[in-house]
Order: sequence, then C-alpha cells, then structure tokens
Amino acid sequence: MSKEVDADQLVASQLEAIGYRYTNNRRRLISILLLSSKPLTINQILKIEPSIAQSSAYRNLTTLEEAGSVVRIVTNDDHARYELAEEILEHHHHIICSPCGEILDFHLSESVEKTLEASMKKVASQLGFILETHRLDLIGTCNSCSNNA
Amino acid sequence: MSKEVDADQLVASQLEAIGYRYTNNRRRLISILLLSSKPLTINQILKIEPSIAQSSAYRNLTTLEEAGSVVRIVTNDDHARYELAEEILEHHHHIICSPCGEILDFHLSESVEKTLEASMKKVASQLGFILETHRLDLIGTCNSCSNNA
DNA sequence: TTTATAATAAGAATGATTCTCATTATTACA
DNA sequence: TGTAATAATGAGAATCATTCTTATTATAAA
Repeated sequence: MSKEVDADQLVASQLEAIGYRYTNNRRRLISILLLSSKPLTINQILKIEPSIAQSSAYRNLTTLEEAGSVVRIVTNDDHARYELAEEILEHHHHIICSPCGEILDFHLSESVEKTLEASMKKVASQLGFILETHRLDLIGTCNSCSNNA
Repeated sequence: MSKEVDADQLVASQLEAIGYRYTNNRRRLISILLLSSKPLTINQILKIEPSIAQSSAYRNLTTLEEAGSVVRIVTNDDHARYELAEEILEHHHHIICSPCGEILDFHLSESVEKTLEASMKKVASQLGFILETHRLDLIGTCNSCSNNA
C-alpha cells in the first residue's frame, strides 16, 4: 500500500469532484512531484518530461491547483514552483536559498506548531480574517551558494 | 523626534553606504511607504504620486531594496508589493487575503517569536543553511471579501 | 564654473504565464 | 458499438509586470 497509490486515488477524487479527468499528462505531473522531495519549476518539470507541452504543463498544474492537489509557490525568484498539496505531503514549511531560489521542505516539532497555531488563530480573528492556512519560510543561503561565494 | 525623521536618516545612510543619493523621488517613495500601514503595489504607489514615472518607481524601489530600506513582497497575486524594511518598521508578519491579495501587518508575542526562532535556527543548521530571516504569512479571507461572497 | 557621474523619463524589450484555436481523446448514451 | 457532446492537448500568439535602453537633466566634487 504505497504512498503513491494513496496519492493517486486522492488526486483522482479531487479532480472528479470538480468535473475534471485524471489524464495521462496529469498523472505524469503528479508522479514527478511525488518523486521530488522539493518544489519544482515548470522548467525542471519539463526537463524530466519533455513530452508534455509547456502550455499543457501550465494549464494542468493550474487545474491540479484548483482541485487542491498541487500548490504553486512564488518567491522572489522569478520562476514559480509547484509541489503536492499538504493533504498529500503532510503539513510542512520551506527553507529558501535567496541567491539561487532553491527550496527545501522541513517540519517543525508538533509542540512548536501548536503554539504557533494558537497565536495565529487569535490574530486572524482580531483582524476579521477567516484563516485558511499559514506559511513559514526561512530565508538564507544554502551550502553550495555559500561555497561559490 | 518623529519616527519619520529617524527613518529618513536611516535610509539616507543606507543609500550612502552603497554610493547612491537620497533624491526627491526616493524621499517621496519612502514617505508614501511610511504613511501606509500595509505593503503597497507599484500601481497603488503611482496612484498616490502620479508624478513619479513608472520606470523610476521600479528602479528606485529596487535601489532602495538593495540599500536594505525596502522589502519586496511577492504572493500568488501577480503584483509585487513593497514596504519598509524591518529595520525601520520592526519585525512583523503578514496576513494575506487570498481572494483580493490585500496584505496587513501583524506582530506575534515576543515569547512565541522566541520559541519559533530557536526551532528555526536548529532546522537551518541541520540543512546547511545560513539563516538570514524568516517570514510567516497567514493566508485567509478578509472581512470585505467574505461579505461580497 | 567645469567636469564627471548619478538620476530621470519615455518608451522598447524581455520573459513567465495565459489564452486561442484547431485537432484529438474520452465519456455518455442511443 | 457507433455517435454526439464535451474535455484535453499542443503550437503558437497574446498579455502584462518588470527590466532595459537611451537621451536628457540634476547633482556633487574639485
């Protein structure tokens, strides 16, 4: 009962819920993201799977985002990156290398996460917001950028 | 001894440090950001001060970012926003309305902030990153978008 | 002042992303 | 099992925020 199978079924039902099909291109995109441990740019995805047309990749990743299967991440780097939604990957955060734009995932301990969540809930209600989710990004310089400096 | 004066002097020295001048356009941009309680898009800034050429606004905000006076914030909304750097505004976080892209600032209590910081330091060193800063964004729906839904 | 350099404004160029449209695949159902 | 209706695809055109170019103007140093 691999994680891959679960993800596949989940995505299938998420697409179906909004009247879309789980086509070969979409399966391929999900599988690429599943094998990657970090968010990927469109270019990185197309390098892995050159047979998908660029316009289809953009269109399908947008569709998968609407379905709630994929998340689009933008940073100051000018290429957006895509990764599987937290429903598939588990809740996590990003550490971003500001020189090269590379993004890695990490997890906070459950207790820190709980503390944070309580504070955020309070803040959101004070400001009249309905809270959907939160995002914690660490910004810094990765090992290889440090060495090439 | 207003905050405005302090900010002005700080920006002046930040620009000087990298060999740039604190011109009228740049003063105007800083003053607009100082009066705003939230990050602004280029369009919002130009609406407030239409006499600044769009290209100058982009160029100068980039210059001010290099100087460390201003921060550029990108979200999934496709207009970047600018606000004064934390050295001027104090450390804070953002709550973002996903329907309309609006961003408000908020603060976490010092104790929560401390807890977070300790965790982040650990994570960064484990991943071989030199940590610069962090960013916590709450994503949700603001009051007026809730009402118009 | 004169001279060198920085800043400005206008518009052109760039490039990621989105859109268009003709073609192909898939589903529903007769 | 075909056929109509609809969704997905791929190629390239279009869009639009941002950056670049260039000629001109302002500023600072000597």
